[in-house]
Amino acid sequence: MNAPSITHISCADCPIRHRAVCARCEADELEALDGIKYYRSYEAGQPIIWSGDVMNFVGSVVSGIATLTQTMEDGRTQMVGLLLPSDFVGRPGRDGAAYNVVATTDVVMCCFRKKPFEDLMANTPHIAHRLLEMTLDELDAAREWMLVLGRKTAREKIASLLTIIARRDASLTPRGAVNEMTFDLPLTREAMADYLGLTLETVSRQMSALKKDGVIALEGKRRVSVPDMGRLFEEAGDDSDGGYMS
Amino acid sequence: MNAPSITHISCADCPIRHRAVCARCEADELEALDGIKYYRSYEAGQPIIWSGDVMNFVGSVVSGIATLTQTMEDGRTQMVGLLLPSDFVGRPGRDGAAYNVVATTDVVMCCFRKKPFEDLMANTPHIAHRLLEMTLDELDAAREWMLVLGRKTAREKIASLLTIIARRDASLTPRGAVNEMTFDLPLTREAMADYLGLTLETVSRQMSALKKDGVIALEGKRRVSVPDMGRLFEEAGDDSDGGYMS
DNA sequence: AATCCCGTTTGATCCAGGTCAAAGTTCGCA
DNA sequence: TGCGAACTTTGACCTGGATCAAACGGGATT
Repeated sequence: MNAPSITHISCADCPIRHRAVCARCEADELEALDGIKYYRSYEAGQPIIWSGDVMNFVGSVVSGIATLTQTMEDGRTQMVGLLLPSDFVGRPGRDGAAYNVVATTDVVMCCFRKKPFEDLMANTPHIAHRLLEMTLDELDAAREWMLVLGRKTAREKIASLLTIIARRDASLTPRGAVNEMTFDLPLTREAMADYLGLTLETVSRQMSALKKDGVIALEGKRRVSVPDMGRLFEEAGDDSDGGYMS
Repeated sequence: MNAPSITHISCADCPIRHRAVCARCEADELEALDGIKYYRSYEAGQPIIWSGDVMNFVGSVVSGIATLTQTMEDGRTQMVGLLLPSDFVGRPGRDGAAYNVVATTDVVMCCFRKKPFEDLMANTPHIAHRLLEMTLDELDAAREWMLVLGRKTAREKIASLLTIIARRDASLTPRGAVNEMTFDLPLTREAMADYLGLTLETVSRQMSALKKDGVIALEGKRRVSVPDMGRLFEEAGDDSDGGYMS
C-alpha cells in the first residue's frame, strides 16, 4: 500500500475513516475531519511513542507494521499487541501512553489531533460506537493471547502466531477459503519471541522443527508457505479454524 | 455487602448505575432503567455463562467473585479475567459469550436485558462513553497480565496476583496509603494457578516460600497478611507501586 | 468421635525451554 | 569482491516449573 496524498481526503485512501472508525462514512464527518487530520511516517526500528509519554494524537496505521510492548526494569519485554494496517492507536480520554509503540517496518500513520477527535467523537455517536466495538475486539484478542502465553507449548505458540498473521493477511486480500497460502513474516525472531514469551533461540528451533515436519516451508528467512492451513490450526491447539475459513 | 432488594432501585444499592456505567447519575435515566433491570443470584461453583452461549443480558457484579476462563479441548484452562463487585459483564453489540463465566463464591448480579440496554446506550452518549472507558481499563489490565504470563517467574506471578487483589480490596474500602494490610484470598490454589498459567502445586510451593521469607503471613489458608506492601511490589517485579499508594 | 471429601502441602523425579557459546547466512556498502 | 553488522541457526548444558505420588488438614455428615 502506498502512502496516500496528504491533501486529499476520501474514504478510498483513508483507512481510519473507511475501515477503522467510520462505519457509515457520512459526508458531514468528511468535512469535520478536514484540518485535524495529518499523515506521519516512521522508519523501521523507530519508536513512535514511549510508554508514559503524553500522547496528543490518535490515529491508525496506513501501511507497515508496528508493535506495542511493555518492558520491566531488568529488560524483560513482552509484546502486548501487533499493529497492522487499519489498526487503531491511541486511547481517547487518556492522556498518557501505556505502552511503547515501535515501528518494525517503515510505517505511515494517519493521525488526528486528540482534542478535536474527542470533540468529534462526542458529537457523532456512531464513531464512539465503532470505537467501542474496536476496543472490544482488541480485548478479545488480548484475552485469546493470554491463553497462548499461559498454557500453550512453544510449538503451539509459534503455530498460533503464524495462524494470526496468516488470518490477518488473508482478511486484507480476501479470496475465500483456501487451504494453502504463502505470506511474509513481518517480525524478527526476537520480536516473535517477545510476542510469545519465549527466547529467540526457542523460536528458531521450533520454526526449524515445524519446517522439518512439513507444517511450513521457508523461502529465505521471512517468507512462509503453509501447504495445509488446517494442519497449522491443529498445531496451534485450536479446534476451530480461528475464523480463517469462510 | 448484602444482596440489595430486587424491587428497590436507587443509586445507593445499584453498582452498575452508580459505579460502573452511570458517570453522572441523572434522574431521567433512573426512570428509563426501571423495568429492564433485575437481580440474579448464583451459588459458589455455579456457571453463569458458557462460552458460545447466546447472551441476552449485560450486567455487573453486586457481590461475590466470578471468573472469566478460556479452555482448550484437552482441558488446559486459562483465566482471562477476575470479576469483583462493580465489574461489568457482557459485550454490548455482541450476541455470543466469548468466555466461561463462573461464580467462585456466591454471586449476585445486577442485570439488564441486552436490547433495551443497547437502546438506552444509543440514546445516552455518556453511558457509551463510560463503557468505552471501562473497556479500555479492562484492555490495560489484560495487557498488563500478558507481561505477567509471558515474562514473570512463578514467585513474581504470585506476588503480582496478591498485589492486584490487595489493590482492589483497598480501593473498595479506601483509607489512604498504608504499608501493611490483611485481606481474604477469594481463590482456591487451582484458580490461582489458572490465572497465573501455573500448576496448583507450584502455586502452593511459592506461597509457602513467600511465607517462609516473611513477605506474607497466612491465617488459615485463605487470609493473607502483608506486613510490608512495598516489599510485595518488589517481589512482583514492578518498580511502581501499581497504583496502590495514594 | 470416626469417616469422608475437598483443598492443600510436600517430596521425588523429569523435561521443556532457558542460557551460554559458536558458527552460519544475508545484505548493504566500500 | 570482500568486509562488517545484524540476524539466524545449531549445539551443549542447566534449571524452573511440571508431573506423579503421597500425606496432611479441617469442616461437614452420621
